[in-house]
Amino acid sequence: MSTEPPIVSIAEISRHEGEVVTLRGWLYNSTTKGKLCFLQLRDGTGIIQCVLFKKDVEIETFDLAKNLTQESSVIVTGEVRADERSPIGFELGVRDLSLVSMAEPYPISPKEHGVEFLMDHRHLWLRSRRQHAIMRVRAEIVSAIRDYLDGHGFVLIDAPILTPAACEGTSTLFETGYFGQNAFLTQSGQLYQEAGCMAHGKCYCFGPTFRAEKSKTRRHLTEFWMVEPEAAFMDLDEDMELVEDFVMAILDRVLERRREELETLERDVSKLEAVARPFSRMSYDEAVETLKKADQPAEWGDDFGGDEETILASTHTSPVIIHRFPAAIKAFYMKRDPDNEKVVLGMDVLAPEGYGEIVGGGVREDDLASLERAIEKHGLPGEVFSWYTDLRRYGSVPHAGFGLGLERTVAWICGLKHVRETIPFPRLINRLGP
RNA sequence: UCCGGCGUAGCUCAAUCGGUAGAGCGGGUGGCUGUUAACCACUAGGUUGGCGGUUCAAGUCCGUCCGCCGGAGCCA
Repeated sequence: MSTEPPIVSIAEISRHEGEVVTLRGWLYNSTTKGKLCFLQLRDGTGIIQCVLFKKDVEIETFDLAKNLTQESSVIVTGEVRADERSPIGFELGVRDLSLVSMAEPYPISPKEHGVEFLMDHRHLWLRSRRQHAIMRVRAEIVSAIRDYLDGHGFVLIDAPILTPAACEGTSTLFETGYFGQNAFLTQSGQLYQEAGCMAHGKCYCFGPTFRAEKSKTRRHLTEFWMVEPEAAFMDLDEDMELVEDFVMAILDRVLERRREELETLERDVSKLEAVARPFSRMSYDEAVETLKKADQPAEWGDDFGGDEETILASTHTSPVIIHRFPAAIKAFYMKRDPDNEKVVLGMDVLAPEGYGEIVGGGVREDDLASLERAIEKHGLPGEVFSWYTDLRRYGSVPHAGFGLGLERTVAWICGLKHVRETIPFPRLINRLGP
């Protein structure tokens, strides 16, 4: 009386050496050598080569193996054998093979494809090795973010996605209707976190954010994910310490758990391992001086573009924190530096290797009169911000926080040129599908 | 929105000075007992992005529209 072989995943195949097991998955690639057939089987946890000799299996089984199309779904039973020639150290000696579904001719061949074609087939592209690795790193980063904040006393306070007005006056918002009135997709949950931190001390939100800017660069998506911690009684120095600790925790976690994926992506891991605290702190004034020395046409009062960010970060192997920007180029809610009224207590974190700004944050204006002046000066509708100014009426305290862009962080850690590959289904200025 | 580049087979690309549209991959058929993007042979596959113009002749030159890529601005 024989028992059914256990169903196992490729990731745990090494625990079953010498045993007969059943794998369920999709045909990644195959090749035949006459009376010998190799099937590369993918199950989501890994890829293993399955080998069939014509003499060892039923003729129907061999014919099926020979005729399987790329990405056909199958159930395979066979013996797990150690083999030096295998990239994962094992292969499966097939005894039985059954078809779940024969795939139609698969559009994505193992050869090169253009970005547009691949993006049109994003739902299928996600199955490929590189995209699979990127999504796993992304998931690990998300998990590290949640674990860090949950473990450091930050309470998850979800911010709304539908909002009545801009969080920051300047950026373009996606507009939609809401039972006869105008509504907008959120471009930041921060204002709501300020309410949250007055209730919980420390809180965060982590969700999608929308910007209708017509940006066409490797750093921009119209829909992206941002994590935004906020803490009452936190000052700028503490904010910078928090972001440093936070980024290091994310990086350490990926290096600890996603080495294999980084290898698949051919990421130079030594560059990530070289990242160490403390991150350099550089004031905006110093940054402008640095740029001038590098013969950049930087003037005090200008915001930094991509090239400037790259220059500022290029002399460092770790992220660089730039702080105290001119008030005129920053959002209305930022608190002025009491030592210099021309600048605000804000900070940006620039990732190394030219990945640019991954974090923006700082101390929020906690004085009611100053905040109301700023709202008016930015031409924002005071009525829709009355709840926000209320936070300064009822027990206002100094507080600070930041927002970290998930996709830019994923791009940096994975070493990707463009953020469009860091999110499962990217939304770009000229892409809404699939 | 602005600047630059590109658009040829399902995919990635080639086509000399304006002169018979081609290759590799993928598909199909056959061969092969150790392949790793296998290889070999045969085979099918085209309104050269659309419209208009110049010319004996346009994939190639001109105009225009559409689409994509890269960059700028703005930002995470």
